[in-house]
Amino acid sequence: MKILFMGTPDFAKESLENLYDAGYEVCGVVTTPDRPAGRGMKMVASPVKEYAISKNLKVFQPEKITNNTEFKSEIKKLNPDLVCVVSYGVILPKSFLKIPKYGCINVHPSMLPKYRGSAPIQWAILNGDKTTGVTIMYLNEQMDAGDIILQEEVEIEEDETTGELWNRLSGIGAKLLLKAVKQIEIGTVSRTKQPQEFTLAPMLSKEMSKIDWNVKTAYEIKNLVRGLNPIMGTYSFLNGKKIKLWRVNVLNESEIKEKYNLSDLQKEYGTVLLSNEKIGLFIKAKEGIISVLEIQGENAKRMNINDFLRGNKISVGDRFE
RNA sequence: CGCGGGGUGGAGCAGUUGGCAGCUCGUUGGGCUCAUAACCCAAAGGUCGCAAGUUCGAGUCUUGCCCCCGCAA
Repeated sequence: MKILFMGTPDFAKESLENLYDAGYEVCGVVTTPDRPAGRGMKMVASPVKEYAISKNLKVFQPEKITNNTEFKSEIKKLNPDLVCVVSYGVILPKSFLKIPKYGCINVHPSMLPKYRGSAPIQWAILNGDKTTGVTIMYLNEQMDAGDIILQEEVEIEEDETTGELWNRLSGIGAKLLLKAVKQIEIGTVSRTKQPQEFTLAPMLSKEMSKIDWNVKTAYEIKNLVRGLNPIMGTYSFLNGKKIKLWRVNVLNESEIKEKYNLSDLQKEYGTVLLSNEKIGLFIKAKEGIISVLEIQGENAKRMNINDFLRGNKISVGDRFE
């Protein structure tokens, strides 16, 4: 079984690694071109590319695939039996999908047809879902709409961040992919059409990372914070400075009131109710109180709230906006 | 040469016009309390990133180098 692998980030790397370790012949690895990134804007290779190179696998980095006959003929020469696509980041045209004998299969980190699109993990957390999953499916010309091969449901933990869930799902996805590949190999694979109704998980926009204290409830803020960790984080302005929140918890008012002997909690949303380097930072929010656990000041690194408050004074009554 | 911030006891920071190196926390020892987000007393712990220069004197000014971080993608 000759497999062509297509993918880019670390999520995909784990699948590739799994296939390689299982002894499948990986006849080529397709990944997006190197891009300038990081401090100094140096050219950086994708995690998949780095892995492929370390295993001496053949690497392709086409700028585009549609109307790229040169690339397609190269792939045809490789004559893969199966193409595995994991977070590649490029939509594949029909002309390409037809190349491999057994077709193209894909790992998608959601329970399709829920959350088609590029940010399913993020949206599962942003929406406060209790469960999500991984789907292995065949690719067709529409985005994430192909027939389902295997699915595995996964519980989301209460405080889990996108990054943490991402790591878990990449492992689960890699295992499930391997299982599907084996089924294809021995011919026991089954395919199920997706139900008509689906939901989308579109790319995240930068605007959503700003906390709107007047609109979002405490729980929604918590979901936002964990949903955007570690992709971009959430921020809010305090005394003109951009402060990022990386990890928060929600507490209810009566609990706080008694425990810390606070009298007046009728403050505007975003107001600091309590700031103490030993207990933490508590902010009034809609329908609850936000307790900040991990924070990042302007031009500074992330640190836990106690460390932050030691060097950066935040006073009761200050207001996030 | 993408833009910007910074390297000061274990942690997070301050350090004014160059003039004995500080704050909060932690650590160690002792005391106190029914209790706390505790409190009181004492102690340890620093070649102020590296190197050179200016100076009577440099954490602070000049030059070179190293390292870290944020934004942006």
